[in-house]
Amino acid sequence: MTTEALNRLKTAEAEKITHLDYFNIGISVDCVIFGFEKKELKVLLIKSDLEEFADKWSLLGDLIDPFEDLDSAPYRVLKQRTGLDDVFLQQVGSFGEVKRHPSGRVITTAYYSLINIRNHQLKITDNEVHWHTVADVKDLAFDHKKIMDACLKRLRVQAMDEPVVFNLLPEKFSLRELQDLYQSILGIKLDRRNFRKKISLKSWLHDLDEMENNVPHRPGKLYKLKTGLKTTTL
Amino acid sequence: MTTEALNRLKTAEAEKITHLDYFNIGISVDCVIFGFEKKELKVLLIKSDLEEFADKWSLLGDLIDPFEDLDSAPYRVLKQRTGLDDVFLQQVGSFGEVKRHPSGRVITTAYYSLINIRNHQLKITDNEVHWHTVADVKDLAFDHKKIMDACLKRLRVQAMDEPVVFNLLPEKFSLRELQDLYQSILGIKLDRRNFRKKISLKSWLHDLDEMENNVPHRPGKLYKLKTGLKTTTL
DNA sequence: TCAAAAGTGTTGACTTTACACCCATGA
DNA sequence: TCATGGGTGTAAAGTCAACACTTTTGA
Repeated sequence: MTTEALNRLKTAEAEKITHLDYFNIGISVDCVIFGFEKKELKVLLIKSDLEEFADKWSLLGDLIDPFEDLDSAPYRVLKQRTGLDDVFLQQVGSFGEVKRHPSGRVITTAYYSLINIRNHQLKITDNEVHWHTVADVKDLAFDHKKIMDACLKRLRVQAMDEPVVFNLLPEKFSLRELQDLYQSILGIKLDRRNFRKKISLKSWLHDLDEMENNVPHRPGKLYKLKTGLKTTTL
Repeated sequence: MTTEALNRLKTAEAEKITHLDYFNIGISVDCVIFGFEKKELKVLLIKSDLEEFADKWSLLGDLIDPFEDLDSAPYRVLKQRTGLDDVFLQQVGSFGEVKRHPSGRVITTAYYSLINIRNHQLKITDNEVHWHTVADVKDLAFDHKKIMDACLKRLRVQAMDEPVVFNLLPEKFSLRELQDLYQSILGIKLDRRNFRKKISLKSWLHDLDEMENNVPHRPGKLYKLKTGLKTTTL
């Protein structure tokens, strides 16, 4: 912030009205929490019970606490909602149209997160919270659809050259599962041979010398992400 | 924002203390304004006269106005500082460590901007504002160095596949100027023949059938960006 | 024995990099 | 005539997309 802004800040402290104008703005974070199940990319949403958005779903978010770093707030939200810490979380952007929140001015910073649905499954106690198939989400409360789309776009870009998507999978996975995951993220079908070639070129995977079981067809080999490549935040 | 947050918001309105805790946070925008001159990438900085940052330079920024969209604020800042509107401006990220501002809690959203130094040259009246060579900037007030680095990184990525850098050049330019610009942004030398091939592959340029003059060597052809490709914001 | 998916290579198109010479201009 | 940069092409390496058959397993 510049000198002028600071002067204004001091002036604001003297003049109550101006002060309230400048500071009567809420700051929140919203989390776009992606999961992967049954070959579909999912997003965790909560029922909005704001009157203006009756029956609409919205992202998980909260006002930031006064003595909490901005980038720490989404970890708190995730911990409260899913019981997980040590998750992948990345800031995507801030949304601050004057009229975006019907109850007053709220500027929000959006984060996207990738979690393994099975790991946190038992920890969601709040039954207003549900997984939705990303491709089927048409409309959300506030500007949350726009925020979700921005996060999805970021995920697509990032998935192409950084080993982030493994946060969505169990520790051991087959190449088929990995390919299904990429297909659900990118929304396109991929050629199996080319996909395997490309993945093996990246040297992200460690061959476990184990096979799938409980599959109704020929089992594939299992892999895990090489140690040291797990990304929690970039 | 979720229901709980809203409830808290309403509670906050009733209880003054909590209200002040939650809302006594300043929100600012900071602009990383890049220019290009004498084969060097420049950034526009202002002298900080905060006691804590005596003799340090800082980014141009301001508190956002109460009834102004977040993404509009940097346009206002630029207009005030350089007299320019219709500039390229893009949000890069938000920075909100509790202690980032010595005078109180301020969360800032950073934008990067690309402007043609010659166009605005005469409009800077504030003589506390100066251009600095990006490569020579070692330290700035607040966390502004970190912010500048984040913006530079974004610029580097974006310059590679979108026609954004033309905002830094005069309307007519030679391929040498364009190559010098790319080199200053990326911080590497490029092969002339390969650079020209790559640029011509992008089909961004319109050959003006004019030549440079006032150069102490063989003049090169002049080009301009094809109409319709000028990017102000993405 | 059938259904389902595993596993595996090659070719052609395209992209990227490295590299060197002659030319036009102004000083 | 010299210094400076303008302008240009090719070959080798690498990357990307398209494409099909045999194998293994469980039901």
